[in-house]
Amino acid sequence: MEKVHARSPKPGLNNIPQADILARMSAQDADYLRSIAQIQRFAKNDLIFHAGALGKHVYFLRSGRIKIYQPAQCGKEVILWFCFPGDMFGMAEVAQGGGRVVNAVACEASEVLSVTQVQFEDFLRTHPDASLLVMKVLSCRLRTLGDVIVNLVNDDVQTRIMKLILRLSARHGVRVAQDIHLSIDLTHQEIADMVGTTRQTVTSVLGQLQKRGLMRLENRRILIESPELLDEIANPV
Amino acid sequence: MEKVHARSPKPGLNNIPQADILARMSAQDADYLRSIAQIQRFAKNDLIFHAGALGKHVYFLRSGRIKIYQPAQCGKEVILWFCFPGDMFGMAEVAQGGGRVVNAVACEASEVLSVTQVQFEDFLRTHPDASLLVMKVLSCRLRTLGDVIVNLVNDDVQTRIMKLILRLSARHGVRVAQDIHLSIDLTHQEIADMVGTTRQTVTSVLGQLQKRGLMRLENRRILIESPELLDEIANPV
DNA sequence: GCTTGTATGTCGGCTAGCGGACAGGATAAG
DNA sequence: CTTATCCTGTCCGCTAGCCGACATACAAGC
Repeated sequence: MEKVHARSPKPGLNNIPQADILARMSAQDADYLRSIAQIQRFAKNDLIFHAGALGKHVYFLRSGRIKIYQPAQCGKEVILWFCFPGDMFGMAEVAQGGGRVVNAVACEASEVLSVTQVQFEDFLRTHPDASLLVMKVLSCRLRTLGDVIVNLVNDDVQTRIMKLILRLSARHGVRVAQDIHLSIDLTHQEIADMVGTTRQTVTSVLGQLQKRGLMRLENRRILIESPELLDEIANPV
Repeated sequence: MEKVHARSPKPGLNNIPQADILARMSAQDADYLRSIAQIQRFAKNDLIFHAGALGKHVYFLRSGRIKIYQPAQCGKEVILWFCFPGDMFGMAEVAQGGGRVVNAVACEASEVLSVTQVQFEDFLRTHPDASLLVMKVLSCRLRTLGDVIVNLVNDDVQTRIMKLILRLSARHGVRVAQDIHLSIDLTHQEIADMVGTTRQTVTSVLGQLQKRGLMRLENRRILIESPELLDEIANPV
């Protein structure tokens, strides 16, 4: 025993959905949280917070999609993750103090609950279950980032892109007949910013994958044609 | 206000020491934790846990040094971080369930406190302050990993290595006259595994840095000769 | 309609850095 | 001391993928 899996089984497909923290919380806790929160609405491309700001709020996404990215020198940016309805964000810097290090922008019109640091700490202090849940979410994110790092270090661009697509499909794929349709539209630039490569390379790699019959592209939507095969190629035994 | 720092100030030098969680905990909490923990001793190169194992314990390092790394295909490995006395490790997978994804080995003879998952959850549930502290630690690690990712994506090998050294020196540097001495000895292979490059490249880059008078190497110890200059080169305005 | 902006596709030269090979050093074990 | 093991230093050919350039496609605004 022990030797069950030398590696975590199938890092691509089986990554547990990291969040929807509100849904996983007990109804009372969630209600209370909602009662102390303020609703904020953002239009597409609105900045919710940016690196260097103070960071006195924790956010919960009700609807829309949020991009969390870290700016780097000379205009480049690295996308760390996307938030989807139910996800919490802006937590790390609040807990730790010392200002935001990342930017958060709305990818589409979004509705957000915001809670002040003080209120949230208070809430956590008095709601141990919620507290443990938050730790789980943070842990899960740690894991994901760990995977991303391993991915960046070990794999060539093609593999990185395949694994990214698999990761995304685990949470945001919708089965349509044989295919899995990703419910997100991403520009090539965004993909590049996630896997650490350039726009041009993404374009060409996606082209190749399409030629090999692994996926199809329909105006910024990715349709995976043979998920199993893709998984196999990206995560060889 | 807001525009104080467009980026987090000096990512290299000012990274707050992430842990010594036991020290930051209230004396009573720490005592209680110690009372429910078991002491374990490990010799150099002993495996504490490995990817694929179940992961029913959280650990606190009393003395020694622990390397946390994620194995990847074909024998390569990626070092995610080192743990030093006071640090907690093995937390993420316990919180989240689903088995270990990383390996932990002792870099030197080490003494470790281990607490079972159940006991630790219980402890957290009943000690809100400790609970918040754990969140802080997790948040801090998230931040660090985010930085590492940005680093990997943006910088060339030379810069990655310089930033690594600066990161390490923030926590484990000892001022000696003009110099800062790193109190860790690392093999070139380990450095390579941390910044995602090869052993040979590390050797040559360290050689260059040494020639430029930025640092000196004395059998596996890194001595930074002009920290300010190094910082300036690694983190240009 | 035209214009402007933003995204995708394609080509090619250039180089950082990978990876194989091998020769010292250093350290630990017998 | 000898042997085995591990680490460091160095050289070099090869290629993934970066980067600049430019063409096309689609959408929004006026």
